[in-house]
Order: sequence, then C-alpha cells, then structure tokens
Amino acid sequence: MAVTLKDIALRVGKSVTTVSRALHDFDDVSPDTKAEVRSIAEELGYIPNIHAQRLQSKHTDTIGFIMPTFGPRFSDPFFSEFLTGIGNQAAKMGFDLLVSTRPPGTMELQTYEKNVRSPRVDGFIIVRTRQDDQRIKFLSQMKFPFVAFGRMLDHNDYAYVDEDGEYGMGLITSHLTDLGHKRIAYLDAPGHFMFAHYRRQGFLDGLKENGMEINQDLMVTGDMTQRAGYQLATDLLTQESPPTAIVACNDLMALGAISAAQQLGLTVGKDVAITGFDNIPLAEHCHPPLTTVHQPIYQIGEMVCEMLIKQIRAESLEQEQIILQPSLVVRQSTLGPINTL
Amino acid sequence: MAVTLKDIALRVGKSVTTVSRALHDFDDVSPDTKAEVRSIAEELGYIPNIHAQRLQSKHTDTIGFIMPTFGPRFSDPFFSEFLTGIGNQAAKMGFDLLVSTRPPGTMELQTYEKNVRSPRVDGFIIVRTRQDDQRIKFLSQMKFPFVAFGRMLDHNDYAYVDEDGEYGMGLITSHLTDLGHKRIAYLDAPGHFMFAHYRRQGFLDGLKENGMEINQDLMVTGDMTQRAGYQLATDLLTQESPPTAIVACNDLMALGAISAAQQLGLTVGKDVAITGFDNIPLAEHCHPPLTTVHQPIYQIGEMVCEMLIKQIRAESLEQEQIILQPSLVVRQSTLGPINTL
DNA sequence: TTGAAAGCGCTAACAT
DNA sequence: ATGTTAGCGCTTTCAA
Repeated sequence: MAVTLKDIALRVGKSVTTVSRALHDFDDVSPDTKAEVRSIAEELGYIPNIHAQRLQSKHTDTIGFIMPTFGPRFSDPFFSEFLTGIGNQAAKMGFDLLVSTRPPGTMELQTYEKNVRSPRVDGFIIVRTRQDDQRIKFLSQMKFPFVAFGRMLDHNDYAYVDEDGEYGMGLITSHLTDLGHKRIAYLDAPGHFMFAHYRRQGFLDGLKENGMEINQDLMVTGDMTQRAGYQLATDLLTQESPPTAIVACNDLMALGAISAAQQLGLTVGKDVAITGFDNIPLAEHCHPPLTTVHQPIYQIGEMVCEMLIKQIRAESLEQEQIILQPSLVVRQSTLGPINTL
Repeated sequence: MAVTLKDIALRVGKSVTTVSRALHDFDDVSPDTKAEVRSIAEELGYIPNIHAQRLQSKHTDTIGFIMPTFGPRFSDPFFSEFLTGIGNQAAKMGFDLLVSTRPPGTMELQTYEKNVRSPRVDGFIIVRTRQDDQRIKFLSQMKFPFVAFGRMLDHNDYAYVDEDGEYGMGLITSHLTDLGHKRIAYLDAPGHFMFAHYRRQGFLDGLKENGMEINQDLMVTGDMTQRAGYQLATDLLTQESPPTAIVACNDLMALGAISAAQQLGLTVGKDVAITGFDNIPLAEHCHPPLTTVHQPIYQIGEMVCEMLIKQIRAESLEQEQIILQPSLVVRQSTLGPINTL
C-alpha cells in the first residue's frame, strides 16, 4: 500500500537505483530522468520509508529528550516552554524528537541506555543537571552526542548552555539588601541540582558582599513546587521573628510563598518582599507581579537543540560552552505598597 | 560496534535464525541452545536493532503526539501533566513517544501526514479537539489509528475520552447562582475549540435553568492564557456596572482574573467571585485558592494512551467512547471573606 | 547515464 | 531442533 522506490521505478521504466539517485539529485542522472522521476514520485505521493533509510544509514535523525518528571501531577512551566523550543528547532532542522518521561533514578538511566543501544536516537538533550550526573557520565563514556542545559560540579568537558545562576541570584540579593532587608529567608531546592547549587552560592555570596550574616534557620529546602513554597513560607512567616524577605530559588515556589503570605493577611511587597527565579509567564500576571530573574527558556531550548544537531552532523565532539547572563526583573512583589487604588 | 544476531550466532556456533528464535522463546529451540544463546546475548549486551525490526515488521511501536502550541512562550500546565500521563503509560506498554510541536494550521496537518506515511508512528493521540477537526478527518480517512481527548461537533465515530464540560460548567453556574450572584461574566475560549463549546453551553444552560438572563456584554473571549484573563477581567471590572462573579473557562484565565481583581483593590471571594476549570496544581495554592472543576488530566493521558495501544495491537477499529463526569471543587475564591487572621 | 548486486539486521517460510 | 533462503526498502559499490 505504501509507495516505494520500486513502484516509481516500474512506472518510469528505470531501475530502483536510478530512481534513488534521481531523488537525491545526484549529478550522474540525466535531467530528463530526474524530472520524470520527481513528477511520478510527487504524483504517487512517495515518502521514503525511514526504517529502511535508517537501517542503511546508521543514523536516526532523531534526538532524545528524557524529561525528569516528579510524580503524576507533574506540571512545571519550565518544561512546556523548553520542550517547545527544542521541538520547533528540531523540526526546523529536519529532526524528530523522541520524548520519555522518567523520574530521576535507575530506570531513567536504563532508558538512556536503551535509546543509545537500539539505537533510537542520534543524541540527547539533558536538563537540570545534577552534581554527580550519571546521565552525563554515561553518555560521555559511551562517546554519545549530547548537549546539556547546565554544568556539573567537575569534569565540565562537554557541550552545554547554562545560565549564570550565581550572578542572577546576586542581583536579587543586592536588590533586597539595597531595599534595607536584614532578615532574608531562602527557599532552596534539593542540593544535588546544579542550578540550586549556583543560585544558593549567589545568595550566600551576595549576603556576604553586603556585609550580612548568614542565618541557617532561614535557609529551607523544598521540592520546587508551588505547594512546597506555600508550606515553607507559612512556617517561616509564623515563627517568632519572621523574615522580611523571602528569596525563592524558582518562581513556582515564590508563587506558593506569595499565597502563603496573603493567606496570613500580609501584603506582599509591603509587609514582606518575595522574589523568584526563571520569569515564567505566570510571574508577570500574578498578584502582586513577581520580582524575578529572567531566563530565556524557549531560546535556550532552541540553542541547545541546534548545538546538538550540529555536533551530530559534524560527527565531531567540538566543545561549546555557553554561559548566559540573566537579568533582574523588578516587579511589585518587592516594591509595594501595591493597593494604590 | 553494535552487537548483532550474527555476533551471537558466531559465538554460539548456530545460525542467525536459531538465535533469533531462541531469543523470542520459540518452542522449536532446544532448552540448551536457548540458555546458551541467552547467556551470550546477555554477556555481549545485545540489544536488537529497532530499524531492522521495524523494516521487517511494518510497525513502529511508537505513538505520535503533536502538541498544538501557541507561540514561543507556550506554557500550559495542561500539557506537562498530560504528556507525563501518556509518556508513562507508553513506556509501561513498551511504546516510544514521538513528539512534535506545531501551532494549529497547515504545517500541523503536514506533520501528521508525514508521520503517517513514513511511517514513523503506529497511531496518534489528539488533544483539544476542534469543531471541524482536520486532524481527525485526515486520520479517519486514512484509517490510521488514533484516540482523541475530546469530541467533534458531528461525526463522532472514533475513539475518544472526553469530560462532560457542560455538566461541569453547570455545577459552577449553579454554585454561583446559589450564592446569589446575578451578574456573572464569562471568560470564553475561541469558539472552534470543542471544550470551549461545551463549557460555554453548560454556562448558558445553567443560567437559564436558574432563571437568569444571558447578558452578552458579560461574555468575552480570550486565548486561554493568564495574560488574557488578566486583561479581560480588568476590562470587565472597571466598567460602570461590573459583574459580581467571573466564570473563566479554564484555570489559567481565572488566575489572571484573580490578579486583575486584586490589582484593582478587590478582595476575591468577597467583592467578586472567580471560578476556573481544570484544577491544575496551581489552583490549589494560589491566593485565594480557586474554586474550579476537577479534571484528572494525568489519568486521562494514561487512558487515552492505553486505548490507543490496544487499538493498535488489536488492529481493529473497536470504538470506545468515554465521557467522564467532572466534580466541583469549592475553594475560597467564591467563598470569602478570606482574611480571617 | 544507467543497472546489477550486495548488504544494512532482522524475521519468516520452507526445508531437513 | 536447526539451517537455508528470501525479503522488508533503501543506499552504495562496481560494472557496463
């Protein structure tokens, strides 16, 4: 039922080989034959069988993206935006995108292995790098192409794009100390995430540079969800001497913290300042709008994807390492009073 | 470099065929040979070449999901949750997931066509059905397997799961009229979306049943984002006789509406009631928590995926059509006053 | 400028 | 219980 080269060859009265070469625009095929082959192919609606092509060519023209999900109610705006970036870029460059959803762990690594060995994909995009990232170690060791959004703690001899989280969080911290805040709480993410590591470092360094002490009681850790932000902030704000500012290491937790503060009757921006990191679309139209650090997630998705495909095509391990400088977006969550009506 | 059946055959001293059959546990292979083949395969780390298998078998063990995105800053919690559902289910049933990102339109349809003809996938999952859905028409006409999350206006002779949006929105409407609201605004989504169609119908019917008039001035349409909800609600609430309640056809717009109301100095739940639809994770931990209709998005993703794979495996077009009854989740956005501290 | 033949790795029909 | 042969649809030598 599907149209094959053979069908075209029969119609044109030439061999399968010639048809194949005509379609690939080889220059040892006569213009007439090319034209005829093309028109028949068009007429028949020929589309090459990719499995035959891939069996032959040893590459899949597919990139793999294994999403590190957390539980069923997984809903992180970061991922839809990032996915759209790599999806669009891959399509633009003629690549397919194979997606898996796996919580970090053993099964996740097995999925990488399976996809490498099958071989289902030509390369991987890795996100949310970890301190000792098994995914990166495995792929490096297999010499399998990949590009990561994020660095590792050591051995950064691979292609990556990363934001300067230290710098970004430094901007936030200075912004708050400039406003006169003395008791600043920090909503951290689990320590093995590299983004959390850099952002935390930026916060701690920022405090130091502005001559402030680090108060361990105000450093708490959550799972990056709004729910976690809500609960941690509730705890912080109901203690005997609550912080005057809460710095969350991502927007989702900041949003939760805002809700918590409001639930406690506080006016965010006036009674307590709250900041995020990422500048997800939600940050702009919440109330009050969230002061945060902007990261061009969609563009990073595109970049990472393009770098990967170039790496695959050149079949070289040309290293590219890019650190992006994020920018501060000041909004009303640190500026109140808000109700100016 | 990759291990093939031939490598194993050489080691075992049997033919490739025998090795293949041993690995597939055929019963015309001696137990001894089976054991030996398996242990060698294990030792060598054999993984079958899927392209060879697929070329042979005519199926891809892959399902396709073409995400209807809207612009680069696409970030709809619906999709990450739904994607996780289908991703996990597909993995559980041994299927791969091929994802594309395309705004609705001609290119989108071409992507379907390409994937059908290559053939890259064995079936598709379709979401956010449209009134006259070209995707469904195309796949039906090609007799290509698919399962949709959503119905069409006519010709619903295909497998789908859908929520009863009319019923769900009826629950919302009754809830608000029970609370005594007389001027209820409605934030609609573009008319061609079927989910918008049913929900709108549920709202209009609900008003009628509760003996209320429909006020066309209070019916406005947005693009389902928080930003749209924010702007529409701002317009509604600043007119001479503003509504006392705003019903949004999805949570994201409701969240925007809440921010707009608060920006205007109103207390949501007391001065104005606001409702959503979907019960995304964000709805629970915003402030005030959002009254909405719960849809088990993750589970629907799983269901739809399972139905598709069953349909593919049976190679029959066994029809299955499921309508889920959603439930009302009443929270403080319709109940205030909130600041009880 | 074109075609015949081989082979990618696998499965299946048909021997033996 | 095992091997031989053929073929999936394509690309790529090598000859003509």
